[in-house]
Amino acid sequence: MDASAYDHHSAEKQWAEAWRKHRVYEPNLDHPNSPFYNLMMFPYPSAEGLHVGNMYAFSGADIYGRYQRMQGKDVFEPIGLDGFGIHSENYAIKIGVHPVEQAKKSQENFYRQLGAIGSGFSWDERLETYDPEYYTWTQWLFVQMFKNGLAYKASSLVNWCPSCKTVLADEQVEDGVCERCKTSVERREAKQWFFRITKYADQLLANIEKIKWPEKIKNAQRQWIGRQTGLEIDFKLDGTTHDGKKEIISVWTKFWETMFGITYLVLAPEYPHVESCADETHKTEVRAYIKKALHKTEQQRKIDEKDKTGVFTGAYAINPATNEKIPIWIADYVLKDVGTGAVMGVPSHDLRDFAFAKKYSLPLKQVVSYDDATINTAVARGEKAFEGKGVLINSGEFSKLSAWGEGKENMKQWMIRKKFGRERTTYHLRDWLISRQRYWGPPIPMVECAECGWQPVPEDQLPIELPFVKDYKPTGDGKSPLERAPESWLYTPCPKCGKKAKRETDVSDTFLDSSWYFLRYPSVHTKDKPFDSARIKTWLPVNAYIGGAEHAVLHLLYARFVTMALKDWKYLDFDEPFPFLFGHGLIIKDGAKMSKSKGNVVNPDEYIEKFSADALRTYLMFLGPYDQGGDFRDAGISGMYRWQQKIWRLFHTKVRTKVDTTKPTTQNLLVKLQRTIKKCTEDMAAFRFNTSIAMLMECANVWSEDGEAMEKKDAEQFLKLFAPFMPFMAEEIYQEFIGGGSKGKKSFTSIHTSSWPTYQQNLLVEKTVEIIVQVNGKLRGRFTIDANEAMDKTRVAEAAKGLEKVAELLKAGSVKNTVVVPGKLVNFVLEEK
RNA sequence: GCCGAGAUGCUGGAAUGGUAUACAGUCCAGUCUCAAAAACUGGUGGGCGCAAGCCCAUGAGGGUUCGACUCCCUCUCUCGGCACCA
Repeated sequence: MDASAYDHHSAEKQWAEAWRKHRVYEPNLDHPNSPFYNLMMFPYPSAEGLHVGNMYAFSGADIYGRYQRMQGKDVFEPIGLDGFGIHSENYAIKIGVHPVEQAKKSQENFYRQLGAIGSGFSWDERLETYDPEYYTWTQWLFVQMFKNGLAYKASSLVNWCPSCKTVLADEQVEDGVCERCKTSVERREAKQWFFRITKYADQLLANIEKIKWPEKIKNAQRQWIGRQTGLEIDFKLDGTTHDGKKEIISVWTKFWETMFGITYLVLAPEYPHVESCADETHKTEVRAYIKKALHKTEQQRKIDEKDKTGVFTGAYAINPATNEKIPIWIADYVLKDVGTGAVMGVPSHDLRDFAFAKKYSLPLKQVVSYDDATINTAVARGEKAFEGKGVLINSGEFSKLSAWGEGKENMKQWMIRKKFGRERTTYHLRDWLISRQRYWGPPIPMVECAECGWQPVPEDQLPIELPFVKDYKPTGDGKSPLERAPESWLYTPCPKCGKKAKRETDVSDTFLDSSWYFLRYPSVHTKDKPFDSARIKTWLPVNAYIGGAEHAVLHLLYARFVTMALKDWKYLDFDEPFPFLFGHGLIIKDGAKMSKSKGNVVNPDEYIEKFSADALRTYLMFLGPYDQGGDFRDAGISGMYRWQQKIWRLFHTKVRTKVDTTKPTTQNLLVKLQRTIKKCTEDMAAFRFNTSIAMLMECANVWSEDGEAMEKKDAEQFLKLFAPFMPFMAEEIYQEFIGGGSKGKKSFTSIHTSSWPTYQQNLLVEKTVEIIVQVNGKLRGRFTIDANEAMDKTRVAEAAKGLEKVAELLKAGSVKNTVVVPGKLVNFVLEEK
């Protein structure tokens, strides 16, 4: 036994191999005793490789999985690569390597790194989204969406990233820029495939109440779905449009109580038939404005926020409440996707309307009066708008009623009765734009026939393999690089009539690949269907899903939607894929999120080489609460390395390997160990890894200071407690001389499949306790007393009074009150003299 | 603007309403050494004091309580999500 130092290089290599050879982390997928699907969000591989942020995510998840395994669970912890998509493709373009080639390199490097970090992955079940065996079923999913009316191709104004040269889903535009490359997104009219996720808006919202997720993520989803109830109100056009139609303009509002104060209407530039409302004299101006507005990027619109622009159409509408003629304007601050894309202008009671009305000299009309005279006068004079609560005025029969209570309700009923208003719920959620004009993704399995229209590829013809296209770069003309695929691929008989038809050349969004992968893992080797229903029944839904909050309205929303759809099609019997989700924090470096552009990405390789994977993962977990993330620093990790070496030395110098009943583990150490077991057991189950590690350190400190060696059976318990954190060294010690002892033997029992220690309750019961003595709530002394006596209030109080110092202090006044918490403390409250 | 999370030593952080600052990192001193590293020992919130000890401190200010980092109210700041949302 070499007690001097632990060599992680050889040990980590040896045990990684042994675990795989002996299939330590491969549960029986068909007949597990106690299945536990422990899943972490799978990574996008990149050529830079895994960074410590990934490792942080995987380590926490793995430690939790190891704990569950030692609790007797058959833990299934698969790993794979989300390798299709813009992220990987952009990198390939940047370095000028074909994505197919780059994928191979990234895969090799990623799996090497994932094998080195100490996670107990079920390697036999890995999957890659770019593997035709996988994307066969991604395409199958698309076909099901189409057959069930949830996929449709429609022309609409969509987000276009000029750098990635593709359209994007709303969820992939953050603050007006492309989620991937941070380029300002433009708006473009284009015909695209959509998934009808909005059909599930209510279910997606309602189910949030029943899933155990971080409040933060649940809230983000609630906000994104953005369900709001309001009133849709119809306005008739005054006269007809220039082409003779009697147009009706509907607005949507939550504040219909200000109905009598409407002085104009504003339409979004995208509003249907907006041009036909304009009269001849204004038509040119209106056209020019619309054209300009449509070409603005999201960011440009933001810049214009303060300075609202708009044009008058020359047309008027009739306010159904007052029969007044009100002008119709067009302005780009009105968004087509909010409500109906038309807004009623109530400048006296809406700040934005006020700004707009002032700029274009539109009339103001007060219909709510306020208690505060200053405010009321200002509103009456048209000096400002006010949005607070008040009483209705100038509102016909509703005047004098409260604007938020009775008046609001009555007006609603009235509008519904008169049939120009109706209740309508609106959502922020849009249908999921699924098409991408890119190369590196699964081709959308649809065929367009001149006669039969869009037809899905028959399922027995799947997969439609991604053809090799030498010039894979996106073109920017709105067409996919697959337009350059060989004619033999591009053209195919129509599945319905057999005539020559053309394939869809767009590929699907990366997020479709990851929207169902957790269903595939338990049956990756199944060839004839996307997943084996028996295994789905056994393993799903996922017991613990661990990932970052950055996917709150991306992956996590899409996966829920797909699961709900599959349930409705009878493939699944649950509608939530992840009933329990733990959102881990973010590892930052030098106060900033790790990113290539900042140059602060930390690759774990050198740290693993220098300090060991064990030390690195434990260090990462010790940084702070797992859901908070932390700042990565070199200094901290060497500290963890020292601790690891210290543990190694303790095991090699202070363990009594031979049974000697005359020298058991000292009581002091034994009690500390029991407490440690209790603390770790509770903390591990709740992802409180940092405090778990701190307790292990305390225990090791007691061990280190203890004069005697620890008995082997006790040392084994301690070893098991930190095995999830330092799986390699724990295995090394275990096999060497503690529990397994199978080094060199044929059979192999890993510490990681051994059972988690239980503590002895009787050892936790203290014989004596320390009582805290306070005077007026301030700590003034302490004493030790027999644990039984400590429960006797009178005795404790007497004993406390007996303390010299306390007695001295009590002379300062008379004791007004004595608070005794049995077994804990005494507090004397003094009446001041 | 709305929603969510948070603010504790020099730093990361710990604390069922009951000993604030656990556990680490950092730094300082010592032991060992020719020396260094490693390891080990001690110290490390501020103030007063030779000391025993006392006073102050958990973003700010109030409140509840015998007792508040913890519960309630107001405010400030930081981070995250949403947002010309009608």
